[in-house]
Amino acid sequence: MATPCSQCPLRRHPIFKPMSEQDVKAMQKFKVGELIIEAGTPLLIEGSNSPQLFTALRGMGLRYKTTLDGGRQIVNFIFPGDFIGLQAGVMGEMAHSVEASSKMTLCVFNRSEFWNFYKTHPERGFDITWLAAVEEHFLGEALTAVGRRSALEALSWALLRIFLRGEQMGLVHNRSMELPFRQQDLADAMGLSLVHTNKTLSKLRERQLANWSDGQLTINDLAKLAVIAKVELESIPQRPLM
Amino acid sequence: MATPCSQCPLRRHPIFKPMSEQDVKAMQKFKVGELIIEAGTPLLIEGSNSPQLFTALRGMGLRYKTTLDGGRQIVNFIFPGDFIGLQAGVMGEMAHSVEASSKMTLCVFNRSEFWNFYKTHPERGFDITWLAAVEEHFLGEALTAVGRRSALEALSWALLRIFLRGEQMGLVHNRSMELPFRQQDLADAMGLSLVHTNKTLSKLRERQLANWSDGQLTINDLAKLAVIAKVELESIPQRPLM
DNA sequence: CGATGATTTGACGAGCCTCAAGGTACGTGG
DNA sequence: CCACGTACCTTGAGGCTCGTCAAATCATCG
Repeated sequence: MATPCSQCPLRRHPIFKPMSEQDVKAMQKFKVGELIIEAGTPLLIEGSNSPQLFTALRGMGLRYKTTLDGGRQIVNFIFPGDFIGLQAGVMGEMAHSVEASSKMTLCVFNRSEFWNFYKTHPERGFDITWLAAVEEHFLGEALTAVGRRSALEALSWALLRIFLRGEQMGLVHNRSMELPFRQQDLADAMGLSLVHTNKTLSKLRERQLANWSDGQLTINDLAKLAVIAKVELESIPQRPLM
Repeated sequence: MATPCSQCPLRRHPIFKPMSEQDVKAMQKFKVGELIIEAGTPLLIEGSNSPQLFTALRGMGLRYKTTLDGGRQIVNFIFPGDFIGLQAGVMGEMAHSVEASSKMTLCVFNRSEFWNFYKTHPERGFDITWLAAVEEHFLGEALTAVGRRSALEALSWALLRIFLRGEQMGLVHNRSMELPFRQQDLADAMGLSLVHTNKTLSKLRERQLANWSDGQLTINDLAKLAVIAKVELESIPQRPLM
């Protein structure tokens, strides 16, 4: 039932660094199975030490941290191809929680094999570091967006980011893609209140820039949105796939 | 003139994961020299592909990104022991710039040897991933601080963070430590204006919580400050030293 | 058909930004 | 030795963005 790595549907997307035959074989040995979870299911808990690591095969999810006063900060949105649990793999415990926003299929790896895998496949280990660096890159951008941009700019940035990643994963059809998130999620990602997020989203709708409603995100004018978001429309850099 | 890794003054600090004799030897072979730069000197530029990687030995610095409209987001403060240039090492180009805030001494490594080093010393490669995960951890917290906290809370968080790290590096004497940064730096770190940062810092001073003036940061009541910052006063997790 | 969760809209006030000006320390050159 | 420039810190006034509170609408579901 589980997809063999040689048939992995993710690998054909150009966002991922090509894998050698040996890489694929190594992953196949590392992979212990597949997991399917429903929308809303928690996958990893902040502070926990999961015995398993994952790669998202299908579906979307959220990484988030909870604050002492009950708040929630979305750290990132999870797309197919994202590696989940790296922090538990190296540091021994997660710094954020992970939860599914749609039905998800995940490749499962054993944490106990992680170091062994690293030692016998240093080139894959290098790729894991690369992935961590990509995440660091993204978080730096997110910090800039939250810290230095107005609500309109920040939300433009977020929608643009999501859309471009979706485009690269082949999830965009006719300028639209499915988004299983709630407005509250986006608000918690950009450090805005739900109310203000809602009003700002309608502003983007009025201006014919981006329309997110009924679980569908449609973007008409990428260029204009990029100007507001204050980003160059460069393609997202290639990354390894685990 | 250059310090041999076996004599490295950083290793005695308990914040760093102990290194095996072999680790030390590996680093010694990887290290190609030392670099001393004056305060204000740029070390790495965003988008560049530095031929060299560094570890901060002495002194402090800043990591920052610049936005299209001329703004600046401080991504992190650099302390002795921090590894610099990882993104260039794996991704080929830096996502942020690095600059010295005080006179700094740096260990220098050759980027061209990076992959080779990784392959022949997978346990050190693992530690590099660990470092990247630590950075990811920190950026997640920073995002939470900027996104979900008021100016008073955010600045308390930042000063606390800096102070705790300084404490672990033995830089704190009699509840005080040197801070070579400007108020503008802290403002750019937390996404606040200089003016409001200034006023909020005086509020912390009035309330006898933290006093940062004349390049000295003094914290009297860590516990109270932690309450305002909304963090647990747990020690910072151990990390590898490169 | 009541209950729950998500989205939407309005009113109001506070936190933070911007603009503006002044103060202090320090270095440089006449 | 003093005038001047520069860099950083400080303080005040006014206004806009955004958060909070409150309530209505709508869809889904048992």
